[in-house]
Amino acid sequence: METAYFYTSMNNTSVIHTINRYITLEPAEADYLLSVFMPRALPQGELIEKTGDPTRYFIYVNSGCLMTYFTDQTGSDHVIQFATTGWWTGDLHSFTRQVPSIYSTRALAESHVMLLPKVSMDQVLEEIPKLERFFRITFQNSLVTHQHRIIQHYTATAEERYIMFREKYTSLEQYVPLKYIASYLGITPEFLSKIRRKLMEK
Amino acid sequence: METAYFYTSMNNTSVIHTINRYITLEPAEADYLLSVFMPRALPQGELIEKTGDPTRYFIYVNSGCLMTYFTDQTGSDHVIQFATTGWWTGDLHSFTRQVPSIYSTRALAESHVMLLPKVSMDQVLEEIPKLERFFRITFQNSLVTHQHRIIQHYTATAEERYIMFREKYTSLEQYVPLKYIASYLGITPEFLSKIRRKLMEK
DNA sequence: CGTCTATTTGAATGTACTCAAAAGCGGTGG
DNA sequence: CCACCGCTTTTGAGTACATTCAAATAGACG
Repeated sequence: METAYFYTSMNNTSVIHTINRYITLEPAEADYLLSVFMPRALPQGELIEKTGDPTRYFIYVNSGCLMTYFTDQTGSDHVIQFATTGWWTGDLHSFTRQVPSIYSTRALAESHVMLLPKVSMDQVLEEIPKLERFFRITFQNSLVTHQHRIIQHYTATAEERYIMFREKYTSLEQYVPLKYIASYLGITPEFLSKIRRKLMEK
Repeated sequence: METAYFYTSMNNTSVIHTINRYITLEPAEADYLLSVFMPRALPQGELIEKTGDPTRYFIYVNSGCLMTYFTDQTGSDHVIQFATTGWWTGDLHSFTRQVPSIYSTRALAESHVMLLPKVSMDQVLEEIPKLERFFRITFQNSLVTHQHRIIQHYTATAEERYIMFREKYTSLEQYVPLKYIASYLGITPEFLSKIRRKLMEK
């Protein structure tokens, strides 16, 4: 494909734009950063991090869609995060402490990602201290989102949560099988199906 | 009270010890930091931040116990966090953007806190950039905790969540009325009561 | 001692789950 | 091009977990 090269080269700098929304990187710093990220194309369905192994990468999504999920004792999956263009994902606890991960991460569609290995993360934070600020703000925002999600679970029924999900993540319903959306919402696929029918009938 | 002075002066440095667990403050930096924090004693029941008002402070708890909670349309409260010695609390979203808060924060017991006003927060992050690292790590840890809590909601029944809560926050059950523990667990006080009876009978 | 709030109890109800089976859908091979 | 396979989604019946509402009991505080 002719467009592939353009596409990829454009997207590799996307992470720099994302970072520059909160801090200002010098060109040399941006180049250095790009040199430590590992760009990678993931085919649909690829498992990039696996439960039980220490998390190798902090992952930035250039394009496509990934999900990070937890598998319980009964073998069922529970999605904790979808990540599309401009999002970071991974098991932070496993990544920072290098202990076995409780999450897996998988590409739901063909995706382009930038991988930041643990040693590189430590290194870039040493060499470009203002990145601490970027990640501080990023984690702070994510924390707010997580708190909202906990509150939604308290205060809203599954139907209400589904409606809000659709409004917030409009594009996701195309990529993502319904069973994973159910999982993200904390309900069974059967029940989501019943909710959808009920909403259709209106 | 004779003990008050000793008590307060000892505890005011607690925040410095907490920060020094992740970074190393110079004595001058520690002094400067302490000069911008506002120490304050809160009587039991005091409401320090209120829904609807922009959050004024990022709060560090020296001693005692606070809770941050959300009040829904029907008027019932939902606890999103308890904070005891060594914890930070507040509505991060409201604090950083200075928009009306959706949370309130209240002292559940007589407490000593260190308040960091928004302008001071911005200022100390400018003047002591390595604090960015401290907050980055703090928010990162908090994020991991929040993710675990979401997963627990997915995978565990109310009874299991209550048992885990008791194990994790052993001391809290003394301070905190059961109805707030129920709220934190995302269940009604009536149902918590039934769970407790069932556990007693074993 | 009385008042106010927190906790407990019970009955009826609702939300969401489990299990089993059918229907839909996309890809693959004959 | 059709038949088959595997996986996702839908449907339905029965069930379990948790809620609501109302009322009784227990505890804290002035």
